[in-house]
Amino acid sequence: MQKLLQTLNNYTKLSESSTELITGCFVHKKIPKGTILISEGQTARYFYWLVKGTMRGRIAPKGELITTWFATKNMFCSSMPSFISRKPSRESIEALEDCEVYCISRHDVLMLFKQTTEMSSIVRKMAEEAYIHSLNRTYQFQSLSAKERYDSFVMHYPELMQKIPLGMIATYIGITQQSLSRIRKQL
Amino acid sequence: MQKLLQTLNNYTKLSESSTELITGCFVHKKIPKGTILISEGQTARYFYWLVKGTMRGRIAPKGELITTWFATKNMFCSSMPSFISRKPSRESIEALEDCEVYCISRHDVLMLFKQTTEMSSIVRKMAEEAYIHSLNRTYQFQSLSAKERYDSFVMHYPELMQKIPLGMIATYIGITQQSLSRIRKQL
DNA sequence: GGATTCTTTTACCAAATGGTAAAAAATGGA
DNA sequence: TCCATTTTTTACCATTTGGTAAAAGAATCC
Repeated sequence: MQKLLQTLNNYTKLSESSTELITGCFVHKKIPKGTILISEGQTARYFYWLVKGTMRGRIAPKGELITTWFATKNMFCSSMPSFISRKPSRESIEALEDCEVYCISRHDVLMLFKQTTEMSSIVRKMAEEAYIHSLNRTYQFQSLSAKERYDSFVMHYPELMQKIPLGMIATYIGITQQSLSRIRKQL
Repeated sequence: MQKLLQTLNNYTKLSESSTELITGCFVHKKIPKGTILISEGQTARYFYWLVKGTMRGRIAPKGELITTWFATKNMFCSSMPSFISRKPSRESIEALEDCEVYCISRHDVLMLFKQTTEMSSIVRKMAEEAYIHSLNRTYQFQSLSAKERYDSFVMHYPELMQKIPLGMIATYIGITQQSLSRIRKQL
């Protein structure tokens, strides 16, 4: 919980009373490996903060599962567009390891919008971050080779290399598992 | 101006007084072909609504210009992350034809945030749209072939095919001009 | 019109990637 | 430990894409 508050404070400095209110809205949960927290078509009702473990967003347009993002320790995750706009989610969220999270419901987020001055600022900044991350990712596909995208991935998620099946990483950077295996061999 | 108001009303129904206030903040301008409205490194101070013409976002990471987006008639454009977060823009904005725009300054947008209830909702929805567009784009790079990305482009921007140099479209979908010429020949 | 410039096509070959399949390696459970 | 399952590597070949270059075509300016 300490780490979570620290992250929130990095977005916007929280007053003592807001800290108390916000803290009260996050619920601690254990999520077993393999759990689908949000399924495609469902509307995301919770926002998650990862204390421990790894999750991914995934989508299956042509039958095969494609990874849309990874979230690791000390990161927030959810189906952002669905959570924000209350639309059915295009992607699912899957726990890739046993996870521990703090989660908050949309209902409580809306409540905090009214009762604190900081919450809307925090959510706005998180949305901006997510948007910029998406722009960067698009830009990488436009201008980087598969090998360069892989290098960039290793740079950003070094710890995932040990934990996550190669195939999930391959679809994340837009290539097949075999190609990634080849790329990795070259070094 | 009628069309602009119509678009704004599609985001959020405007009251009569807000309509008047907002209308007063948009300035009509003619932009000659080739104009750089925002340069890389500069902070975006205006938001543009295209009455006529075409613009693009571009970036030159390795010397060569890459198109990051196109905007056509009846669309908004700016360097969104820069305009919203007041950070130096990573991309430039270029008029690809003689354009007519209505533009609004950040100063006026902030003023409208305070004086109307609708403006913040409009901007929030526009940001959501931009975010979802970026996610879709990333997703296309992950899962579609160059040919499929080209088909998708033609579907979304049919009128651009006649007006815009092929090379600009090629970098937008992440391939070289030669490859796109080849793809187009196959039909 | 004619020259200049920009744009598009084409050709050639090298490099990268995909698809199918099978073997090898690693993992997890009984 | 051994078996079953999952994951990774490897091989082979077809397809796609990139890079360089040159030719053809279109637009622009004087």
